[in-house]
Amino acid sequence: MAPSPRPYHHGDLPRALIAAALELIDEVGPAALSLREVARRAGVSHGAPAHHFGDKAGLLTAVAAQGYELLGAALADAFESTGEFREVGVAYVRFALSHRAHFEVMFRPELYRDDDPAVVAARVPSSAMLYGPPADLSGDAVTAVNGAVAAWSLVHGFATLWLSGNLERAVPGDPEGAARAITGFLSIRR
Amino acid sequence: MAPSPRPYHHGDLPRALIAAALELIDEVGPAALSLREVARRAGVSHGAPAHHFGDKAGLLTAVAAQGYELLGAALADAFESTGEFREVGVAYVRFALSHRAHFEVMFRPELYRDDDPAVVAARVPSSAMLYGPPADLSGDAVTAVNGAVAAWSLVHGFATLWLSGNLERAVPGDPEGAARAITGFLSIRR
DNA sequence: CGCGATATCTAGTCAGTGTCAAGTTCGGGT
DNA sequence: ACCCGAACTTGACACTGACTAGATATCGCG
Repeated sequence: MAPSPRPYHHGDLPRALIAAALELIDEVGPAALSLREVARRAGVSHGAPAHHFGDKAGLLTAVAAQGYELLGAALADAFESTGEFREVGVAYVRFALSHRAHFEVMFRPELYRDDDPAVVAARVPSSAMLYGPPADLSGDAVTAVNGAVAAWSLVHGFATLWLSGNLERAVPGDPEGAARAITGFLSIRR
Repeated sequence: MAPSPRPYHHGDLPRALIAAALELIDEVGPAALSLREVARRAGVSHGAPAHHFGDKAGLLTAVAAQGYELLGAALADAFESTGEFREVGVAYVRFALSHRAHFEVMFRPELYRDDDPAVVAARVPSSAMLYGPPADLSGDAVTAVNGAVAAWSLVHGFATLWLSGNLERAVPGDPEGAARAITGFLSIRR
């Protein structure tokens, strides 16, 4: 699994390019990402990224797919280790804040190809974690899906508001604790 | 009110530029907005926008400020005409969907100058509508602010998830009704 | 061991963009 | 009537994403 020091021609470039892209997105946001700057940081020529990803949207598509995989794993881990749906929501917020670059790309579908097979497949596990548990808590199907959407909306809104700097005044201190407190206002069961 | 065919030198350009920008953002998103295309649509030279707004961030700053004004008015109107905090949340979603361009700019602070005096001032009324009513419903201050953050997160998350195309499968039909249903899962009072 | 095929990457080019500096045109106040 | 300044134009520069042709290194295969 450990890649050799220089597995190929110059190294395994796709991974290096994604890493550089994530770093750059953390600095300037996903919209201002520059393929040429990514190439520069990876130490390759400006045309190299196009070979692996086709175009800018292709690179961001890879980032989004990776993000969905990581999110699905994080949510599943939270549910399995605590057994509480509430902690899935907290894990969602934790993921958004700790993987900001992934998260911001994932929810800007105009920046990548959200119908790419890799993305569609990577989305499945996280979807299951968001919609599955409420179905066990609630009786009828419509309440379950509405409850799931409410819970998703709550944590997604909290995460995006935090990332856009809108909550720092109202919620000082650590965001994870605040997120856990916020989820207390939801009444899914019933 | 109706402006003459060519009221001034060329018309009242700032307004025309903002209108063209909103139209373009609706088509390609706020990140892919091009100042030159905006100028083209307004029928002026490519350098004209810079004269009025300084740079691209300046134009988006004006859009954001206008957006906060409209949002504040919409929320206040909803509260005054119904007396229910819940309808403020529904109005928030309605604003996001009907003023998509404004909304998307407002919550991407990296695209404009969010510390601009005009923006800061325009934010006041909407902030009051988001934080005010819960303070009347709840006893202590910390519960009030947490409840406000929860309510804001819920409707903000719903709106952004809808705009990014993540709810069309789970919530078919009209989003406003769905938003009203979603707010039913919140228990602010108590 | 060698050689061709192919993936990988480089380098050059083109249209389009944001921003800046310098011009040009027009309006209103004195 | 004049002229100062605001509104806009024009041209330039560096940068970007995308495309192309070409160079180079790695691997398959004898």
